Amino acid sequence: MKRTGFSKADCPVARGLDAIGDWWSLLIVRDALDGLRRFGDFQKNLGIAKGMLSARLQKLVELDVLELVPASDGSAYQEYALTKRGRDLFPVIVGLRQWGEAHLYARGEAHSDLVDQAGQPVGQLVLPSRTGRPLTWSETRVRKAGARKR
Amino acid sequence: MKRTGFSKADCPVARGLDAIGDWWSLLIVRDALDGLRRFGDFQKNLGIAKGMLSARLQKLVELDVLELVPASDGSAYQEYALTKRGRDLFPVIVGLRQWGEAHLYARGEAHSDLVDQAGQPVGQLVLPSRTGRPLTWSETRVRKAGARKR
DNA sequence: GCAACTGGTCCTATTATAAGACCAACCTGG
DNA sequence: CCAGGTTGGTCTTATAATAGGACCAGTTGC
Repeated sequence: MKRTGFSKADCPVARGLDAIGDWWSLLIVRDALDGLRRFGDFQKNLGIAKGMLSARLQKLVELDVLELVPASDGSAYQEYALTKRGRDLFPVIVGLRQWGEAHLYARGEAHSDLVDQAGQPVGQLVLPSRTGRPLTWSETRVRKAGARKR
Repeated sequence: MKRTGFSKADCPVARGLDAIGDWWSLLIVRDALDGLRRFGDFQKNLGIAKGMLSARLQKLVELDVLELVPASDGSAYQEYALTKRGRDLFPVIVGLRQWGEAHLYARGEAHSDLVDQAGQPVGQLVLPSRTGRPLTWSETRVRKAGARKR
């Protein structure tokens, strides 16, 4: 049967997953954020089947997460560049990275690290209230689409 | 062929997606963060096939994202409760939510909202440097697993 | 000019998902 | 205390997605 879709959902989480929640899209975006731009580079780095990659890249271009631009080396080929919409996925990737780091590695096991320009590891993602105070999960709730403030 | 796995990857993003990057897991966690705990509640709310849900819940329990606890209403049934590891997925869900809100809804289209205890919409996720200064994507880079500082 | 590289398309075997039939244990009203 | 509904699953079947590789046209390097 056809895979269930959420492109019309009231919940932005569901709609987001519908767009980029498949097996490969976020990994492609991760690689794009790391600077990869060419079809062959993605294919080599991910070990993905070329047909899959082709379909995913097309979908990401349709979604305006990536765009095709002339190759930066002057050749006749094209490159896949991140759009603003694609760059805006940065916090999602960082969130996944920090969760993975905290829970999916044995003590002392090596993994790649996100660092700033000085080479210093970055801090944890923070969700601020409107006034700037950091919020935890238990201090928030989801207000349904049509609901009135209370 | 068997779906490609990343459970041994050096990159925490890949390992994270391997764990909870399938079609349903993050939606189940989203619902759990919203307070859902019973099999039937997840099934009704997501419209997921029961077999899928059963398999996903089992996997999430194995991963220690959810745990089975006695039902809070005193019945002989059990409930699925979030563990710390599950609650730590909150920033990932929020990241997805904010990306979806910003890019996947037409102007004026209704969606659910994340608010604080006063009912105020929350702010955007912030990635601070070690010193507390907010960092953007272009101010960071990924240092590969074995690489020496530079 | 030609071999290798790039960026794909297409085909096949296998795996995952959706949908619903089925079932056992529990709970509820009379 | 037991009949019928609720809960929480399992199993089966069809359709869709994925992995892997053969194949191919245009581009590039030599």
